[in-house]
Amino acid sequence: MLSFSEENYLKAIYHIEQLQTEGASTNTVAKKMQTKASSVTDMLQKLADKRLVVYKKYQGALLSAKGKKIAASVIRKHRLWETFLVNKLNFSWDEVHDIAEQLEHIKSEKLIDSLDAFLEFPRVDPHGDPIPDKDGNMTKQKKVMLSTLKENQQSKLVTIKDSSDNFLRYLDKKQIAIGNTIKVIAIEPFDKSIQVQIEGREFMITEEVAENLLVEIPSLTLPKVKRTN
Amino acid sequence: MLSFSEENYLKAIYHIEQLQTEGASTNTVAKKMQTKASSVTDMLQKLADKRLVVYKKYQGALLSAKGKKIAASVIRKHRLWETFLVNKLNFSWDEVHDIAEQLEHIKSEKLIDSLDAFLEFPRVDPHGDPIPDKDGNMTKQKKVMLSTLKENQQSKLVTIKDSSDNFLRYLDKKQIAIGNTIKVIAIEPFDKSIQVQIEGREFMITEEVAENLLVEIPSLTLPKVKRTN
DNA sequence: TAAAAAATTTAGTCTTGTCTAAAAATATTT
DNA sequence: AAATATTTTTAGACAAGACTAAATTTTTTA
Repeated sequence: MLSFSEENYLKAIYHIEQLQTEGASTNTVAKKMQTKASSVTDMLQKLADKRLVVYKKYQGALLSAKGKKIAASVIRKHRLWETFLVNKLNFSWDEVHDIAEQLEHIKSEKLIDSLDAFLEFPRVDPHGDPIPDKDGNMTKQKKVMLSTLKENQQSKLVTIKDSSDNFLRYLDKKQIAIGNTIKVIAIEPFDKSIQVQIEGREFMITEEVAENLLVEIPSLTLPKVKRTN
Repeated sequence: MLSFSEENYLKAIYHIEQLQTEGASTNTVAKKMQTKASSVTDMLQKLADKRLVVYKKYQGALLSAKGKKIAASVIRKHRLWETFLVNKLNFSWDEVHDIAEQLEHIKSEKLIDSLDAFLEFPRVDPHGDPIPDKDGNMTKQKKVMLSTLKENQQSKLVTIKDSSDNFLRYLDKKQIAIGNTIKVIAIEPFDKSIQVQIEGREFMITEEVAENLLVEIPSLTLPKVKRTN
């Protein structure tokens, strides 16, 4: 039986591996866990003893198959609980993270599978992130930052990168939601701000916002546009 | 913010106070918490420092108003989660205790109040125990052991004392449920076993079982019975 | 009411997970 | 490649919460 802390480290390493394919360095983990490098070293050693990560001094850690499975199950629980809070208890998506951080450590397979069924087997959570199945598999969606799209390309918003309360509230205010179709109308070369059309409404977003909106990879062919010259 | 352990101690003391009106002795708490007396002493000292209990060396502890409120809120959470598990996720009543022991420590007032509303403000949990309201008040039902009833008396099963899996499964097997009307048909003087009629079915239960079934205090007057001599 | 028994507390130790400061290894720069 | 900077590890300490063994207080018994 793992402690909350061990589970949190595994989850952090999992997320880091997703971002960069390589192993997670001590410092990267420390930043993610908001702790000190020396504490991370201790924990990596312990997780290595338990065969949950492969750890080599001065070279960071990689999840073992066992570690990956546990990390995925923690993420599964986190995302199912978030879905519960939003869909059943009417929480808004910026309120659920901290509570799910606690709920993800509740130990009961039966509980989480019952919850899954109760929610009718959702495949993504309220933020658009995929929910791993019982075996830890999840449909790893291909996605790109909205800021990489060219003018006239459009795609569907699948996830957000930053999930701070501030950003989530910004999205609510602008009525931007997971699943919305977003079209890039024009890109201002000076500051890279983007004129977008979202569900019919047209307005401007900054480059920073565009870098935190992840959309489906759009079809490679641009829609043909009549040239006027 | 209290630790899980501190919350568990407060809850244990609360339950002990309910049973015996006096303060909780070190040993009683140790037994309830399945720990050693010396550990209890340490914790009582700590809780006293935080003004959650009134503690005098060698004389046990009593909950302060603040301590009582926290204990009641933990019990509220426990019982609401049990209700959720049984009513929404279709757990049986013997499966919910251990999971609720974990869930009761989740910190979020909004969560628990939303859950309360989602469950439509239940007043008792699946074991028949009253659920404290937001302010920690609960309708303290008056109840007695079934074994204290006389022949021909009848009453309604409101709670059980022992809530071990074994006992709960026994009750399921015998189809005894909270709310059932139970009538004492006859008491065997030799072993104090009791012939009962429960929801129309008549059978025998041991004294031990009768001591763990708590029923409403029956009306004081016995139903009149025709004398045959 | 003195002696024995039981309950409680104290003292010292252990584990988990954290920290700071210093040492060691790796990476970067000149 | 040597010097410097950065990263990582080690060593030692601390707090929480538990434990054992010994000491102390309270309660019971004779």
